[in-house]
Amino acid sequence: MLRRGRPGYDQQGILEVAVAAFNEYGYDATSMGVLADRLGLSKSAIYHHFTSKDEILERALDQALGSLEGVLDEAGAATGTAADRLDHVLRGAVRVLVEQLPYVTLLLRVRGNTDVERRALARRRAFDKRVTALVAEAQAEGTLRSDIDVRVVERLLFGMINSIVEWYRPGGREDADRLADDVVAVALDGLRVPTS
Amino acid sequence: MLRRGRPGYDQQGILEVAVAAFNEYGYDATSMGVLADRLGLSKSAIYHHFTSKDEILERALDQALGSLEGVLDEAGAATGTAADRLDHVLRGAVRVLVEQLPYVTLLLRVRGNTDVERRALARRRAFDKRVTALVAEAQAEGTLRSDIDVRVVERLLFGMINSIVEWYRPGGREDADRLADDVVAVALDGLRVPTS
DNA sequence: CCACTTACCAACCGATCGTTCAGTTAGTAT
DNA sequence: ATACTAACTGAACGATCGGTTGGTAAGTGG
Repeated sequence: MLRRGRPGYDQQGILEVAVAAFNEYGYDATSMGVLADRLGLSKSAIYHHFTSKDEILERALDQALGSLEGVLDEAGAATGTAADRLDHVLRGAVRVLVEQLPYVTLLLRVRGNTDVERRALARRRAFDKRVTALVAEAQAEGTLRSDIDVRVVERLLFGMINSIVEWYRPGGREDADRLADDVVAVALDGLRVPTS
Repeated sequence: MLRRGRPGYDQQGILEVAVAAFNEYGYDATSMGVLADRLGLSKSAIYHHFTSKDEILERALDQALGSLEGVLDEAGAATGTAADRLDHVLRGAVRVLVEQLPYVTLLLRVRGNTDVERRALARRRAFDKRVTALVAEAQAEGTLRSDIDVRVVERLLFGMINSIVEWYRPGGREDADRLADDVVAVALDGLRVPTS
């Protein structure tokens, strides 16, 4: 598939640079001017690819949310015991978070100022709700302790998982699989050494 | 202690309103104009109490960091086994987070754009380092499992704790003590029901 | 009453913001 | 060549940003 016309950036190319800049300075603090500098373009060139700064954010958030929702739609999230399915979702979330690190990082910093941000937050809440239902199933099944509210459990679980964006950097000593193992180990078995 | 001069806001009063606005819109997206509106003041009146927008942020971050560091300086963080001291620090962090919710929320969203933000991040890293040392002690003592890197353990623990600012609201069904119990329960014993 | 202290306002400043517009450049297809 | 497509530029726009200046309002203490 050969590209026609003058070579240069396409939407995805600009998106990657923009998301990196948004994560570095924050969305609001990233001006179209410095974004243009990092792209090696003029400000107005960006508007050939996107109609507004807001639209860049929208595309980025859509990519992150689509990947997360994809985990819940995988076969492993629909077969087996509730414990098995929850295990799959937790590991899948860690995997997506590592693979799409900049996009998910951006998603997790959205506060809900604009319509785009509010829509993204609503989609994220829907995702959390589906996970919470899975936690409830695992409690009913008897594999997860029932003395903690399901919503608190889900939030602590994803608090732990989401915090990975704050420090994980590709190429570090921990790869994604090892990280997922650690998260599941802490979440399910805890840190304490049994004192038989 | 009677206040002299014309009654009105003092620094702390403005700080509380400012921090709430910063958390609602984000620091950069909160203009001095809308901040003045929420205070019922003119923009310039704010500059009677603070020399710059940056200084408001600095005071707020200082309050959050001071409270967190205070936990590590309490007696309970220096006496007993490493496990006991870690338990005290985890519960203390949850307590501070709930008591100083807006201030800690603001701290956790700082990205390091300005000098003020970078200094706050450095202080936060120093705090985390002291907690990591405590985790290492507990591992050496044999009370915490040693198959996960101490830094990963510390980050997952505080990932879970810090995420509380995203959803905890005072007056909800969970009070601070119950929340601390839940966090420690998940962290130490895990969610799994033993399948003897 | 007057001095003092603290709190506040209206008007304005230069800089920067996101965005627009009319044209230009660099490639492919026939 | 010519037509077409896509990528890009430079200058300018109204709006808004954080911050300044000079003066005023509203209390307390003597």
